Amino acid sequence: MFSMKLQGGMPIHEQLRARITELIINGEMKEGEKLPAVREIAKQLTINPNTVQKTYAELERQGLIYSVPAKGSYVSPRAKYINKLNQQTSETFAEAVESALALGLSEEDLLKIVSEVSQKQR
Amino acid sequence: MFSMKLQGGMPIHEQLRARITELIINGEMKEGEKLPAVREIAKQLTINPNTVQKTYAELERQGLIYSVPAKGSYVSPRAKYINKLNQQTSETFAEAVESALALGLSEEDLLKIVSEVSQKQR
DNA sequence: CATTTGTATTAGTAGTATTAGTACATTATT
DNA sequence: AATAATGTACTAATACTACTAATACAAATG
Repeated sequence: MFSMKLQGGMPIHEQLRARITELIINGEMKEGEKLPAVREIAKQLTINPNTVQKTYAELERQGLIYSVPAKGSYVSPRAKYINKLNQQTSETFAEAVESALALGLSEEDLLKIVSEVSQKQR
Repeated sequence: MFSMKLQGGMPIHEQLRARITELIINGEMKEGEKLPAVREIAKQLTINPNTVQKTYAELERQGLIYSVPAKGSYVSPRAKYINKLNQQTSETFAEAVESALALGLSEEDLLKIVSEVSQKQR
């Protein structure tokens, strides 16, 4: 299922997240379907369960999956819809970044603003 | 001139940048006026010349000052104008960040997008 | 020619993200 | 009731990156 070769240069939990997202979007994993257990994937990829857990937590925060303790993790009913919304939001935000760069702000400036605004929201 | 007490929690080069920007905006440093030498400030604040250099480099990138090797660094003729533009751009960008967060993207997502788009521009 | 200027290169340090090891709590199964 | 399987939380080790410093270089001025 999760046949994938881990590469360097990108965190493992992120590679795994990209892979699972891909499976959901392509329809290879149906909505409502149960995902493999954390330890299952960890064993298969020879990585730590916590790394998989981090991936699941992020996917759940995104709304692509939901997890029930002692039961399992499942593909969210509206996974595709949410993913599409996220993609659109990402594209729009990327354009905002381009504009800001063109107007003279630096990458550091933008990173700082993102951090500050994010912190304020908590 | 640069009487300021360095505090923790914020990089030195950034504190210095904020201070100099303040001086320029408040009109305490006129446009065209010569800034103290890198080593001058370094000595006065008991920090490394390279840290001051980093501040100057950033201010020059912003367009607030310009440096001439073996001569000195000077306040840019349009410093105030540029600073105002940067502030406006920052505010607009901050709003874009708020929107993206509200639409479900995470701080990590946004930081990644900023990095990717910045890298693409080079 | 010596001094003053900005700049580049290298290295050490500290803070932070990533990953792993381990333990916990809850639910299903037998 | 007991065992196993699940997601989750906590701690520690490691890797990575930003910050700062030490030093050296290059050019202009007097």
